[in-house]
Amino acid sequence: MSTIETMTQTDTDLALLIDRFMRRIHAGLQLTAPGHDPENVGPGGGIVLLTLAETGEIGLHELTQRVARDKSQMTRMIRSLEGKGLVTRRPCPADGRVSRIQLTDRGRNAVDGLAVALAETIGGILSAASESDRAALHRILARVLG
Amino acid sequence: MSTIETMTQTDTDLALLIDRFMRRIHAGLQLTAPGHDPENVGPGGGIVLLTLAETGEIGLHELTQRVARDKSQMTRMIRSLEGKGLVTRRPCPADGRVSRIQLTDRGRNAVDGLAVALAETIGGILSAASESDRAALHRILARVLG
DNA sequence: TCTCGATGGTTGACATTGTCCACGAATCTG
DNA sequence: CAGATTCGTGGACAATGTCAACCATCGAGA
Repeated sequence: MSTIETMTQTDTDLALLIDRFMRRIHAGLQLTAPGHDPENVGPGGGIVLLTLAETGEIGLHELTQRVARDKSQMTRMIRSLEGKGLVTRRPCPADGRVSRIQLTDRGRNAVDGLAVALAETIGGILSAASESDRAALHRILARVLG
Repeated sequence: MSTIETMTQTDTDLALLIDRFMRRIHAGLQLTAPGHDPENVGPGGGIVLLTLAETGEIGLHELTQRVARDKSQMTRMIRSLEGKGLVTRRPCPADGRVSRIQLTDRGRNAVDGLAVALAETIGGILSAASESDRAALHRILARVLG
């Protein structure tokens, strides 16, 4: 088998592994999350809230870039989260087009629960990995996506 | 910040990174795949085909486990792929309940195209990673999910 | 200042995918 | 053989993804 074929095989493998990893997380959350997601934001909403917790106040457009979703979808998601009192939106003083999104106290509270559920789930999945492997995983992904 | 809080932060970060990675792949495929997916199987069908290429003939149930999807969904997916002549199904001689799925020549052909598209996309994303990082990524995920 | 192209955001319509539940057929256990 | 379990199918519905049209605003020139 040529080098190119080996690399192709490795890369497609990687795609399948990433997919499985994500689905494993997703499945794990379905078990642990109910007790940690009283606001019922679901996986999509959870990612948005967690991202907001990382970035602080941020424009809607930049947020959609961060989480790599369609802008129309983000509009509706934010509206839903706003309806639940988890985020606020206010017009940007510097640019009349953008609305800036921010977590409310209630939103920060929800994030805490979600983070715990996520950590439990991922911890379980990664239990077979050494501490240095976890660190490496995090480091590599952060660099690649940075 | 306590150790527990740091770990929680790291793990939730990891979840966001994995999610972004997958979406990056997905977005990349939307650009490169059209030329490599003449059968129009889409991402879902692609993963099924690639998995079949790895496993060879396999029962439908085991396949749903592998790709972590709902069995009803898999039923419909296989029916669709079968309609396109990419897979065949035949009753298992040893167990009357299971139907065994297998790639056709046409299916193997489609897999080749998909693998190239995937490799290109992932190669692009991982261009910032060293060769050893790629290997580490693959090794860690394979071990954790194995 | 006044266009004009580009950008941020919203909405509608539609396709794909995910989730749940019930069911029939075949198998396994005792 | 009777009951519990497993594999696959089907229906109904929720969530997400995708695409295109649209308005308001901004920025860069003429």
